[in-house]
Amino acid sequence: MSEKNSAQNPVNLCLPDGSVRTFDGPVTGTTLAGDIGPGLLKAALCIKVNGEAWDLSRPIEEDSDVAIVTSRDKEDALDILRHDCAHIMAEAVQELFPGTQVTIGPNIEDGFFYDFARDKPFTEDDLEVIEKRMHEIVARDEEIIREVWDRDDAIAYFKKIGEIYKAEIIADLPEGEPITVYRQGEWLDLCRGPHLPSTGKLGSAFKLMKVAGAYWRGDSKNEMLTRIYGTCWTDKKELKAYLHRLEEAEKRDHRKLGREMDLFHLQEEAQGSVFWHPQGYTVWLQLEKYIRTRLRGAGYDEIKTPQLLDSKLWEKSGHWSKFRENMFVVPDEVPSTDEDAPVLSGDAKLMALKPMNCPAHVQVFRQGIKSYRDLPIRFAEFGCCHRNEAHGALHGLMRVRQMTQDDGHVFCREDQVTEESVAFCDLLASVYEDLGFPEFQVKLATRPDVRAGTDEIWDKAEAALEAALNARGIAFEYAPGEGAFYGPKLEFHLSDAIGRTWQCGTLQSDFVLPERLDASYIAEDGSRQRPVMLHRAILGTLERFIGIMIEHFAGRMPLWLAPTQVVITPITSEADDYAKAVFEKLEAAGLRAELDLRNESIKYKVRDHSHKKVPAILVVGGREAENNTVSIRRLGSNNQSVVDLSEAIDALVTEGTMPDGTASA
RNA sequence: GCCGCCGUAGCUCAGUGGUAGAGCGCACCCUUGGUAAGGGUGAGGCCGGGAGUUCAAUUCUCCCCGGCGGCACCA
Repeated sequence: MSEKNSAQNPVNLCLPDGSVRTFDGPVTGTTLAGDIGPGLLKAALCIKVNGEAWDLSRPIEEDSDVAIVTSRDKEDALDILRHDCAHIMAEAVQELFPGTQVTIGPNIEDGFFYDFARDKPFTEDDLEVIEKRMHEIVARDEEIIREVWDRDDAIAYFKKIGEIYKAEIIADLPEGEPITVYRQGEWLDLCRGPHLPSTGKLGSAFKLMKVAGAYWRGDSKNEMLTRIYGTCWTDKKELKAYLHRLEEAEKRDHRKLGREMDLFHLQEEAQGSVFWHPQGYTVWLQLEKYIRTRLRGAGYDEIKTPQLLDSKLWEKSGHWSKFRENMFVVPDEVPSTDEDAPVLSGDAKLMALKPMNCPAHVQVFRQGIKSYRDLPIRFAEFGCCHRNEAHGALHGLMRVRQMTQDDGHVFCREDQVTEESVAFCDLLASVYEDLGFPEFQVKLATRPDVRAGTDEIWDKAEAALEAALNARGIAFEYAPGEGAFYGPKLEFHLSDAIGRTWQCGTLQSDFVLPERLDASYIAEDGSRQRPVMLHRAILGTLERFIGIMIEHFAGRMPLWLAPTQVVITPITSEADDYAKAVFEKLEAAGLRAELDLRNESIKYKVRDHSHKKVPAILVVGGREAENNTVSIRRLGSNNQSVVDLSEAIDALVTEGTMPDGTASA
């Protein structure tokens, strides 16, 4: 691209409808829009030039495919609006709080944030003031002007005005990258752009959402900045819809539903460990039973290994050096009962609660001599692990310190890795489908900087996982450097009610641990070989997965998982005997039924059980007793239907049957 | 762990420098009501913990602990 293009050279711009407009020389998006029509000029936000978003004020000097972006082009419009909104927020902040430095302010899903450096962090109260000033800046309709600066001048300038973070960002920009600065009114900021032609175009469909701390460059060793999150839309209606969506999502919060449905609780004496109540543990047991069945079907043998293991084993496995800060360490000694003496001497042998099951599984593998004919060996364990998670990380069922994994380890030959990985991906997809999650995201986490094993081994391990994904046509993205120290991993992510994603399933190929813990098998030629170890989990942990399911279903579990599947209740006490008889039949049919003989109105009882998310309510009165029928009302419906009792039971039993994995075949 | 906000009855939340209130829930009584709240009465609180200021602290200050929202970490 030449800046020196002569003005005489005509420029041909090809519009999305295929028509071409010719101009005598360089032309801006504004001119083009005005040329097409005043309505478009008014609506124009920016212009796409050969697929790249440009400012309307930037001259286009060469023949190009162009498209004027208006609020109708949702994605492009939101991109530019949100980014402008971040700039306007930064301008407001610096007007109101002089001395505050700007750092970075990218778009994120549904909005944007901007990180500021300031001695005193912002509070929620500041947001109102900042937001008010932002509306004023929009009303001022300041022209936004793009300038290309010399790199050294830019660094010097930002240093001079005390913006040391900006100066640092510029210094880190790759050589040759043009340094662009945008002015709006008195204010300016380093920015790649593009931006709206003026602040007035932003409109008023934005809102500042929350403040938070965030580390500079995302590194906890760096200073903490203060971050302001905002949301921004093309119009007020969209903003309102978004806020409504957030409210609806909050209603699904598993912590709230967990309390309302009496599923579990947490308390400070056991931070991060769950007290499962009868209703919640029923869900747990059902889920566990289902997974157990699926694992058996996939050739796994279930085992159970110790909680407390000698630190010597963790030293060998590498956990002691790489994972110890997350482990609960327990001294192996009789505590002193002397009131004046310290409880522990401090020099006892150390044990640790297992944070992972893998080293224990290797111990089981190591018993006896294994032949290549034995492989693959697939061990499964509902392994209860403890991890000393940071206090700030704990979050309901989603981040806990005591977790039960649907863990498993496949010991196989190198030539079996891809095959076993494919089988696992199939199993996982089928399980997710059965559980109501046909969609999930996959990441391939590759070698981290600090790792064990040679590059050749890592090449092999990463290629094996990728081959499995490709074999099944599973879309994925790379997560460079995020693999475990012993091997790369596939991460399977699900989303919760408010859009946060959580890693559930995982598949990790490991060439290191078998070596460290000396696992071997006898190969066909009689030589001793190392097996490859595949670490895998489908649900990840039962705790997190149940949390996600609660939110996914908004508490309305499928019948086979629902803690109470059906409630039977009489209209008046005259029907108590019939209700009891129905209840007994339901129980005999294997349904999790509850009998509600409370002296309350039927309205009250229906409401109560609906709140508790009971999937089916059977109401009986004189008419039903006489005809041997029930009036059945399903959760979420305001209607009810009267059916024969036996028919109702059959239907519930059928629907309440655990999936067997054939549904998604 | 870091930054900010918050902590009053089982739950949701009012409130005050002079040791507390509502609704729901719970208990009892009345009510026997055909599908999302029938009525009455009553019991429930070391106002998160500790220190300080004060004649007096649930209220003001400080320190802990915990919760929430992020960050970092992560299944």
